Amino acid sequence: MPDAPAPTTVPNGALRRAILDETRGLLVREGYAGLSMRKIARAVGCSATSIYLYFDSKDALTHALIDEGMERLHATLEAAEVGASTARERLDRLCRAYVRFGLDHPEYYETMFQLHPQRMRRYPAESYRRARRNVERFTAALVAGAADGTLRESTSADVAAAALWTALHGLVSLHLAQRIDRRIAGEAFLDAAIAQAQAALRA
Amino acid sequence: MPDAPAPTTVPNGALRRAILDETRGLLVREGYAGLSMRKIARAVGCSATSIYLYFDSKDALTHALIDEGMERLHATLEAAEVGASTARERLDRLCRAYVRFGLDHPEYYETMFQLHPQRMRRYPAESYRRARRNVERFTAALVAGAADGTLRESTSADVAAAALWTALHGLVSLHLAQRIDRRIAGEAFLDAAIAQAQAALRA
Amino acid sequence: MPDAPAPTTVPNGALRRAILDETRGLLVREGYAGLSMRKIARAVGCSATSIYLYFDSKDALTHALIDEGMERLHATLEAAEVGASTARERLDRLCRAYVRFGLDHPEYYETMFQLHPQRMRRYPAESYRRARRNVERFTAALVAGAADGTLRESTSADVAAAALWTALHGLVSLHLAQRIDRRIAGEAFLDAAIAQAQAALRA
Amino acid sequence: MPDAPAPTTVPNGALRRAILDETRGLLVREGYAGLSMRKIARAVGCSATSIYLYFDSKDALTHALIDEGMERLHATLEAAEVGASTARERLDRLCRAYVRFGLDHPEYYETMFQLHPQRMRRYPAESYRRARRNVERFTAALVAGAADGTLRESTSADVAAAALWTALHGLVSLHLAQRIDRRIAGEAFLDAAIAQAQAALRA
DNA sequence: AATGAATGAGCTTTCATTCAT
DNA sequence: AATGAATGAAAGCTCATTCAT
Repeated sequence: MPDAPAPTTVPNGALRRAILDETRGLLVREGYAGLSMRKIARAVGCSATSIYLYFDSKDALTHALIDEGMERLHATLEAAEVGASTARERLDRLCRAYVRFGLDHPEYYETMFQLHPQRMRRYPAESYRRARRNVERFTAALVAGAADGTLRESTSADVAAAALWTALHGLVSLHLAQRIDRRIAGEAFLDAAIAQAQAALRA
Repeated sequence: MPDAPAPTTVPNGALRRAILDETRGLLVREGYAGLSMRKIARAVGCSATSIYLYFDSKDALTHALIDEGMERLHATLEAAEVGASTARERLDRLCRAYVRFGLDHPEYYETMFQLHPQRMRRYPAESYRRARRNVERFTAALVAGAADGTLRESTSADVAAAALWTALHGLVSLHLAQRIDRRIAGEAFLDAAIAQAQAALRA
Repeated sequence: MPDAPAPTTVPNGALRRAILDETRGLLVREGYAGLSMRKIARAVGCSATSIYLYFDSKDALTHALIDEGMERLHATLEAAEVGASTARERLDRLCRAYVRFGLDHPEYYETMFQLHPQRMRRYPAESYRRARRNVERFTAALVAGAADGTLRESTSADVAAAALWTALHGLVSLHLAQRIDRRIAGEAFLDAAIAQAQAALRA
Repeated sequence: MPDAPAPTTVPNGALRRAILDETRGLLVREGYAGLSMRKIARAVGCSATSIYLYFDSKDALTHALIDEGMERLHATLEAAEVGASTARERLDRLCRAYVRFGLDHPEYYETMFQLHPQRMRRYPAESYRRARRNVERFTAALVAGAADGTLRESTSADVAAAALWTALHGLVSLHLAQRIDRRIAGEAFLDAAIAQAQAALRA
């Protein structure tokens, strides 16, 4: 069951969709710790047992959510790049889109990047590896920037991209946790922080 | 009764200390979600009831830990600044010390910065406010840097310091969650990321 | 798993019935203070968790019991009135039936009338209001007695009925608590006390 | 220890008094079920352990309270009788004083008459027997009434007195539990009920 | 495709009580 | 005369999960 060859064989009704959606809703309202199968079932309007028809366990459901989030983030980043005239602009758009995604989808974001793979047994780290696809978009922009001269050439584009990503993640993460001083938190701060994170990379 | 001679081993407030220490241990091993009073008691070797002699509740225990962590981080940052000849060097030392602290004390770090104040009712946001004291050290270094010319003058030192902090936090946080690609994670990466975070601020 | 074939013995809502019945048993044996979900479960032969399938909380279970008791008392009083030729006889039968019910069903009676509504939060006073339906039967008999001349007309039938009820309750209550001197307690005493309580109302 | 020959040997400081008083206060505020040694200690301002210096157990404390209540009720009834010109008036005063005591001292009253001796193990029924002294005052009034002609002669003064007592107890008890319809509860109702309880006994 | 019934393990917390000092 | 430290037992309740239907 866990490693069914094709996800299309799994019953794929509207209920599965509803479960995922309501779970996201619960996540944003009560956090991961407050998540329970019963609550999800109540929110969806089905029995707790029914959830197990679509997801093998609570962890599996969480992972489905993470996968979906990674997919959506990927799509968001892809769309953001469209129409950029320089690599530098491309990078800027990526950064903004990333932060925007995190703030707009806390339900996805927190599960996607806060959970420790080591504490989510039962499932391989495979899902987490997908995250890299997103970082790779940053890497690609850096490489392009070295080519078109709008970004500084780094020793390692991989490293620079990963470093940039950690900075953006910190920004999103502390914002979501409401740990930024209320007197400075806001759009202006986000802009400044995003710019500051990229500064090192600009030509 | 079972382990009769024990009380002599634990003279007085030593149990409180032991509880805090074992809780930190459990936190790093199983995370906040996996924390339970019973587990703590088992680890400490006392009854679950005894914990309540020293802490009013699980939340109170957690907060004691957060407070302690904030205190230690503060001391660490304070010590790190000593002996810096320029503000720029001072900032660099602060950054390195911050990241080092997070990586060295995951048990403190995660509780300190991962928990959402809104989900930890029962206790006021007061504890969280202490976190600012730490950010203020960064602010002070930036101000000093504008004075001695080793750091670029920013529109707002508060904003720049907070932005720098988010970047460092992201670095620590993703490292602890083991979400950095294993092929690049390591000391070199940390150095690069820390440098990149500060780049915008250097004169 | 332990007592596998059990489910067949308990077809459907029979467990709910069993819980109510065993709870009544426990109540009479150990009193309300000694009541616990685990004890009930042990008595019923199910898990403590299962009780929550049928009752939202301990209070809810208690209230279901109170409601049921009120219902039964009502039916008992209704049946007792049948065949009385005068209102006076009707009143006498009501009194005797009330006391008999209390003594025969201590498990219901104590929960029904001993608990303070103010200390049973979580549930509205609605259940308690049902108790009045029972007092109203006494009122009705008094009104009928004023009409057929077998009972003295009172300034307020409501007040007289309520006063009579308190007297009967005291009798039941002290009997159940075994606080009546053993040398006089018994059927004869009950008869005398019931008669004495009604004396003021007889024409 | 439990059967110490003379209670005067027991340490008898102000603390003992304070414990009894605070316990009464707690009883009236939170009821018997809400009573705990810790709460008492907190209210008194001493350690929970200290209570055990004066009372062997929670039950013993409760019993001390019951004894004290019985004593006070006795004194109240004794004082009430003074100055009555007829036995009938004497009886009336007793009744009113009894009800008044119950309503004025719910903390005593409920523990005194609501607890079942069978559920308060560890201590003999001896304390409860003292209650009879109070009923005997009613008996004495009835006997006197038969002599002075102001009260009807009953077959058994003991029985009549006990029956009267149960009626008064029911009145107090339901009043304290706030089970009397709010529309009729009040002084007028108390008067009516007290009169109704005595009616059978008046010449 | 979906559910109701059921459970064992676990949770935080409170309790009365004991013991050494 | 009084206390701090400690505990086993138990409380009400929630959890993820299974199984038969």
